Amino acid sequence: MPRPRIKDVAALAGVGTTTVSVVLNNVDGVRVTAETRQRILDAAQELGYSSDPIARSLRTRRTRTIGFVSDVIATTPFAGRMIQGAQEVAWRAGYLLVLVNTGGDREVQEKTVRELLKRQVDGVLFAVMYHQEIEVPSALATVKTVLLDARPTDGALPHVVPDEHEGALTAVGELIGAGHRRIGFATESLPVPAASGRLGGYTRALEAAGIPFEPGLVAAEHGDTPGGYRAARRLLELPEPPTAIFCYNDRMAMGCYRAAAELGFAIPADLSVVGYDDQDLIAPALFPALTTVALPHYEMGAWAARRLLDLIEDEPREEAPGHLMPCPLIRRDSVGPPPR
Amino acid sequence: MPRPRIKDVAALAGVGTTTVSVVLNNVDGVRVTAETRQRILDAAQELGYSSDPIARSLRTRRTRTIGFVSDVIATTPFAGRMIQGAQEVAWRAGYLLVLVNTGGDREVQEKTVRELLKRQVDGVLFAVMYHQEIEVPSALATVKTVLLDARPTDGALPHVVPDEHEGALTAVGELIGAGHRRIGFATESLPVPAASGRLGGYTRALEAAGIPFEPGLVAAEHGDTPGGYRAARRLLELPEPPTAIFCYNDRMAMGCYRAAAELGFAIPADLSVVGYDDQDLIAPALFPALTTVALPHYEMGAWAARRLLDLIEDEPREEAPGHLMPCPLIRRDSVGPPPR
DNA sequence: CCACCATGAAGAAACGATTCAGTGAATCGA
DNA sequence: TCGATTCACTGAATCGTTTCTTCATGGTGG
Repeated sequence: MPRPRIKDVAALAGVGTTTVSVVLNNVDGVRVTAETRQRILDAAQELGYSSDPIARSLRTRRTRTIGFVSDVIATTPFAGRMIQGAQEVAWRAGYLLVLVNTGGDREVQEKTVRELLKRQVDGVLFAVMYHQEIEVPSALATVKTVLLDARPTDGALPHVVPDEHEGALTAVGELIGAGHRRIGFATESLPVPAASGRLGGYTRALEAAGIPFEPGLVAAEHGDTPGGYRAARRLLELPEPPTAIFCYNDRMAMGCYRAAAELGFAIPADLSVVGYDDQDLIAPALFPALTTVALPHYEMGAWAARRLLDLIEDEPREEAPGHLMPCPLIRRDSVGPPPR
Repeated sequence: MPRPRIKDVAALAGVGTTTVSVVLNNVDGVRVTAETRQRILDAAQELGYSSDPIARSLRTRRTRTIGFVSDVIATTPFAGRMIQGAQEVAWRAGYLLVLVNTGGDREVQEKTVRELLKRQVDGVLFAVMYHQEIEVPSALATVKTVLLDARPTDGALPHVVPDEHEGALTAVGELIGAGHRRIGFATESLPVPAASGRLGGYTRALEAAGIPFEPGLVAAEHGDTPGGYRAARRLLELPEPPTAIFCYNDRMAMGCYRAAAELGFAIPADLSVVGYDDQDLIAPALFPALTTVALPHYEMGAWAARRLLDLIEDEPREEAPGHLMPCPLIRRDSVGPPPR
């Protein structure tokens, strides 16, 4: 038995296809008697009818599909959460998420977006895998777009990024709250928004607590495990080492743990550590488990999808284009009061 | 200027739409003079014409779209690589990948697949996030399907899983090659295919080297960092501890590192360690960097997509439904000769 | 010289919805 | 009572392709 068509429903209900369409789509401004409406509903139910999305798309020029374009999906475990957040919101609204990754190449990006446009996606989520400022592909000009984990260099596309400043502020606040006054910052040396944002939060937290900022307590290295190791060593070998280190990310914190172990600092007895990212492969697995700030990728993905759907369905919702997503502190066991 | 239609091309070339369609789709069995063909090609080029995928789909009942259904996309960084592999192959063949995740709920899975079928996907990639044996949703019966990282309990659907046995064999072979004779195995206690496969490889490797299997050298715990810690402790506190430990995965290896450090075993001087998975957040970040066996997620995703496309496009390719993907050894710094 | 056949191309019918432009019948105001 | 609305609904056009069927043309064998 092939799937029923709208005409089958119409025939069974004894009406024209127009009326079936009108009833099933709840077209407003068109009246149908309650009795007819019910007959159609019953017929559709009985046949298990639902309209063919392709035929519908051909007519309406809308596909209930959104494109998720990302630069590199691979190397970061974050990607999955962002995609999942977007996908779940889309699915619940009856939209499908089509996934494409471009490898970050500009040329490929343009081509990709054009291809998606040919496929008539209703909107595009343009994601990068860590917080950056980007030039958006020009092909995106003609389609509803929301940027994920990125802010546009020009124009004012809706976008969502993590609130690095606020996250760093609470991280350092946590250390200050535990009694620390000498707090190091092992940061990323690349000039990325996350680094400057977190540095801003760090200095702001110190300032709020009346602690003078000491440039010597900021150690910039590559934002990976060896970088964290080197940064932490530099800080801990200072004549007067910090009693706590705020690390740019969990990987640097992992390196920091090693430096601390080598130099005989026990965590958290001699040294408190806070990370950033809440990588679930690292933060809970370190010993002691790492207190860190979570990067809300799932929430950002969900927020972006919701925003895009609102755009597509012409919800008004006038507000600032950019949204800062709060980064919650995840308390574990790497923070304690300063020694002595 | 709206996008050109096929009739615009036909008009410009001075032919009927039929001929345009025939030429542009390279329909065989239909002859068109070289001159006419060229005129059409030129016209299409000039207008920048490409056919509307939706209208085409309505007619042909094919969408050049494949569904990627997964249980949990979130928690594992593996997911991304598998998806990426599949996506890139699909994209290169002109197919789009639509992503849905079901959270593993059977009910939701069935519904999801039915929804995808309504959307006329040409095929489905059904993926789980770690090697398992699964009962496939019945709705998949009517669509071309390839299983990813899973083997079906019944039926003989095409599927691809990592070659756990072979991977463990080479891992343990590496240790034996370095001179070790007393090799512990810190394994996962859950009865998953990966655990039994890797145990099989472990025993096979010993056997091949003429080393008697000692049940006491196999320590089963949860397959996470604390589990690895406990397993390694048990092994290292044996009256005659092993000189090398093969760990079920990188997380267990991470726990193993801690146990070794606590008990005064230096890696690799006193103890060699090999992991499994090659998680890029862990393996290269440990100190010393972990020698491990890579789980070829990208390759599995790509293989599955390729296989599915062949199925869709009716390539014959008769072969065994299941494919074992080799797991290459990644040499780093955690293996050395046994002490003394 | 005619019937026949291959050739090259075109007209029109799908595909399955949505929606425009009507169409009888009922209702209404005057 | 009559023209004008309103009501409830419908036939047919439309979206942009692919593909089935038809058709004119000209060459060929008998």
